[in-house]
Amino acid sequence: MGRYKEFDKEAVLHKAMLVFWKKGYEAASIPDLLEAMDLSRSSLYETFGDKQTLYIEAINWYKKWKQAKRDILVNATSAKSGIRQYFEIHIDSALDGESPKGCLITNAAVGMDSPDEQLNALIRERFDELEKSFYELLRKGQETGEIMPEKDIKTLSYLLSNLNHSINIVAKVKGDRSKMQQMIDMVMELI
Amino acid sequence: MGRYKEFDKEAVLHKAMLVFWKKGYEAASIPDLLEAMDLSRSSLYETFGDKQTLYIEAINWYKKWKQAKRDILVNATSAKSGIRQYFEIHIDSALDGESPKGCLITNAAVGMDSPDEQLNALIRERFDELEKSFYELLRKGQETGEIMPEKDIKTLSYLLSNLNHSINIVAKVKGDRSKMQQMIDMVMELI
DNA sequence: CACATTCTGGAACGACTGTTCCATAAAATT
DNA sequence: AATTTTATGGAACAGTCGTTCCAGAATGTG
Repeated sequence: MGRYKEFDKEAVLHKAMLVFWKKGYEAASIPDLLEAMDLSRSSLYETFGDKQTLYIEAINWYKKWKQAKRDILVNATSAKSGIRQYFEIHIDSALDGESPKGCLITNAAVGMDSPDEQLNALIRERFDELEKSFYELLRKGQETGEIMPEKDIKTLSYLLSNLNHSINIVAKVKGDRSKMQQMIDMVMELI
Repeated sequence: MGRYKEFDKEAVLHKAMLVFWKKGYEAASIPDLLEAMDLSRSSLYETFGDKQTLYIEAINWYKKWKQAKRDILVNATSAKSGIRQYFEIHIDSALDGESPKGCLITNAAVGMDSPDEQLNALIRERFDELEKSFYELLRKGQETGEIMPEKDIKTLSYLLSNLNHSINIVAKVKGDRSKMQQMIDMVMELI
């Protein structure tokens, strides 16, 4: 047997993800990625194939990485407090100065011209998952009597997922935490 | 005197705008632009300077071009019906198959890495204008008694502008008109 | 018609794009 | 230690990027 890989694949994938996140697909050049990943050209191509494949893998990694945030919705006992908590963390991370602003998947959605089918599916899937998470939590809320049965929770979950998207956008140009929070407060009145 | 320009500057600018809109700044190459504008390299550089400047001009042109839609908000007599009409048209144009999907300025906002100051200002300005238009209409509604005085119209206008943004996003990956409309209906309950 | 001015097409530029290839270094097995 | 397998670094690739430049065609004025 020959030698093993000297780098941790997930670690370098994480660094690649950060570059894509910050710069976008087109603007993230191979030299940019190589420098961040601290890899040689050959190792990158040997390990990940090509730029497009690396991008897909980076997005999948991002999904896994952000899964924790969605788990709040899945595991919450109260619908209202779960949603509140979700948005609190979401707003925090959207305005956090350390990570790139916004959301990698939202960026990917907006940035795609005539999209690769795989990428398109990935984005749609993610959007649907979020909406579904909201829906499931609201449905449980209706079952336990926390939420009135006549509420249109299907539209509500759509509204909430849309607010999630828009927070990702406005965070990129001007982040005003209190405005975002007040907006969530207002929407909570509908639940 | 020598000969005059043979092309209509605004007409070719419009075509350039469509290319930027569809492909995004990075992916829109000079050959792409030239073909759409039906211009020679020299004419483009002589008339518009460089790609970045052309992009800025294209965005400004887009603003002018889309002004008509915002005028609905400015000229509406009833706040509620004005907002409804605005979103009706907005949803229509977001899902319209002829124009590129989404919004050029939203795309620009999401696509920018370390943005040119001029571009950043342009985007912020546009976001603020929209929010302000909603606010003004809501304020008039409060004056005329159409909207209850205790309503927090500042947050409301922020919420509405955010929905505008998110519609631009979701339209790029999957457009469901009825879901969007129902969402607006739901938010109208808050007004 | 001659002159002045401006636009146009195309060649050329260096820099950068993503990708491939290979000789060499490194590690694991026998 | 010899051998086999694999990763590595760097050179090189063709293609495209945005941009510049210039000779010549086209249109205006006198």
